Amino acid sequence: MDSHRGTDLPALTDELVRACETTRDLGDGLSIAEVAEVTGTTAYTLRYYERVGLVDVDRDASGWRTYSRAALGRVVFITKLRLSDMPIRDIQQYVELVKLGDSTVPQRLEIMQRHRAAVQARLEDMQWALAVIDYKISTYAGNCQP
Amino acid sequence: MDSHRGTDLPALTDELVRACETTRDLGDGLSIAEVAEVTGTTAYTLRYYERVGLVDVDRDASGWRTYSRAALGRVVFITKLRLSDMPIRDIQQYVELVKLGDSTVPQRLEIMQRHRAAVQARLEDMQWALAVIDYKISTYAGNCQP
DNA sequence: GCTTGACTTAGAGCGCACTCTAACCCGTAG
DNA sequence: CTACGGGTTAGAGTGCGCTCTAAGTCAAGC
Repeated sequence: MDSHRGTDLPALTDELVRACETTRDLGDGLSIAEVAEVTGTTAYTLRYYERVGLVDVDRDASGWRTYSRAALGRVVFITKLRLSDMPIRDIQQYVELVKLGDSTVPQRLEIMQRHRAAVQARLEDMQWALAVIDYKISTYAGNCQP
Repeated sequence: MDSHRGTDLPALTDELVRACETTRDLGDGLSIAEVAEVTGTTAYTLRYYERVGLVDVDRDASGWRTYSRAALGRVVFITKLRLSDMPIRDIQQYVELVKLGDSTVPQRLEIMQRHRAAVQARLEDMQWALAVIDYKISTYAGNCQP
């Protein structure tokens, strides 16, 4: 995680691909601990995501989770959506649509566009807040009452 | 609220001042409903902020809250901090320092600078997430599996 | 053979920031 | 006079997203 700080934005494809191919060859899938490591989450959270239907994960012979390349990609994607505060509920909805096949592409697109707008609005709010904070930091160096 | 969307950033002083002088003359203070209206919060939330010590509010003869100019300014400030996800705990800490007088200016400054860094980091995360969302929207228009 | 440690499950608990309820009070309009 | 609309309080409840617990399973190392 966090390793991409300050990088240019459009290298995204690379990032996803790298995330999907990291950690050796992952021939027979990754363990939950490895996925937690790679994605910067915890095993608890990964189990939770699976429980609420955000990702399907296979089991090996003795019942342990093995994350396929696709599952890992999904988790990476989910973490990005969560990073932008997309509600679990909406991600669930999106994932359901994916399961229903290509005919749901328009709905998925709409969900993403709606979320994109929400993120943009949030970014603007935060920039405004940042201005207030900077104002507070500069003027009187935090000395004025409000 | 929201009325400032898309404005240039440095008009901030104006905004605070306007927020403090809006709604008639406010000679003898605003009611809780008026403050809720002006700040885009609810009366519930305002009472909560007072309860947890973020703002002191006077009462009139019959026990009703009357928000002074200073109290309103404080509320506006708090809402900006909350908008940037500053934890209530940290705001409490800041407010305590304000109560302790000018000698605490360095600590307050430090709190604000720490928060500023957090906001910046958050902004970067969100911009990254936005890139992922845009990637998803553009490539296959939401059609690819992950 | 036994211990260790990473996993499994179902389900409970937590922290945060509100958000609401219940019972009461007060001032004005009809 | 009484109903109403807006306040007041203490305290309980809600929604979200994890986060942890308890009890059990499995594979490898000593």
